[in-house]
Amino acid sequence: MPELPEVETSRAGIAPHLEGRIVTRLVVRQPRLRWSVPEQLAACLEGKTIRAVTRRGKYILISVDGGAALLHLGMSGSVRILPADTPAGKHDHVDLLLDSGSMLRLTDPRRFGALLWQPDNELHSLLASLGPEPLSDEFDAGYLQACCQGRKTAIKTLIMNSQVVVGVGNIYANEALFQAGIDPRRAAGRISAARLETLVACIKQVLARAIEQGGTTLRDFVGGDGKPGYFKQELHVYGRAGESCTACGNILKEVRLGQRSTVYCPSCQR
DNA sequence: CTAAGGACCTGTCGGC
DNA sequence: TGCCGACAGGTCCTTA
Repeated sequence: MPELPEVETSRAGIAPHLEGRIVTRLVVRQPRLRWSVPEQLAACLEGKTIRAVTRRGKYILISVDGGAALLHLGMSGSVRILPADTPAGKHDHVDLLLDSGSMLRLTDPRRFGALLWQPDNELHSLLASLGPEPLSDEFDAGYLQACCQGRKTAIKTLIMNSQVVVGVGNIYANEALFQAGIDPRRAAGRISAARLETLVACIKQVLARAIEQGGTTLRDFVGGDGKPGYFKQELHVYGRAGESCTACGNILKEVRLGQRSTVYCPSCQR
């Protein structure tokens, strides 16, 4: 479900319900996620006031005095704010109960998500080698050009690499490359500076627009406030293989890059 | 160092 | 209707 816009939508949806609240209890009913939920997490959170709910890449950080809970939604994770007495379903892993009488419930059928602990003054190893935020000034044409220098990797694979830039997943990589008119298979090191500058602008624009729209609704994605995302209506290539290009009318082609479905227009993207 | 592939999971969908 | 394989928003880890 989540790429950066979906994570940001989730973060924004849950933050008002969490910030300033006290964690009364952490119920871990199914600790097995990508990594097991640490046993000491409850002790780290219970009785603490939630100071902030922020985001780094696709991680949501729930900060309290002493550290932060790191939440990653993986492929199929989602969070909802519910009354504390809502019965749990099969894939409901963790409930974070609050003094408001509500709770934050983490659901993740495929279990690729994670819930970990990062003490103050320690950068968790998962966050240590992340590239810049795509919407920050640090992510600019010069930076991307330096990353592409001498690289033979397909440009799509490169922009999906979180060490290069965080938050660009399969949907928005496809969309940004379409907007930029670049063939996703093209070797990163063989793209002109001018075209990389366009690509940076397109990545920012696509992500910003998707956040505005509340993310892309795929299957059952809903933000923390329960409202669906509306970006799906604006997808030009993702999920449209075999259909006609919205710009030129030619048939969109599909290939696999790094085992990920890649859709592009053979005439608009070179 | 780079690049490519496997691995981790469950649910859903299309084809037979 | 039922079974089986392919595929799905991510990303770490191993291998070459």
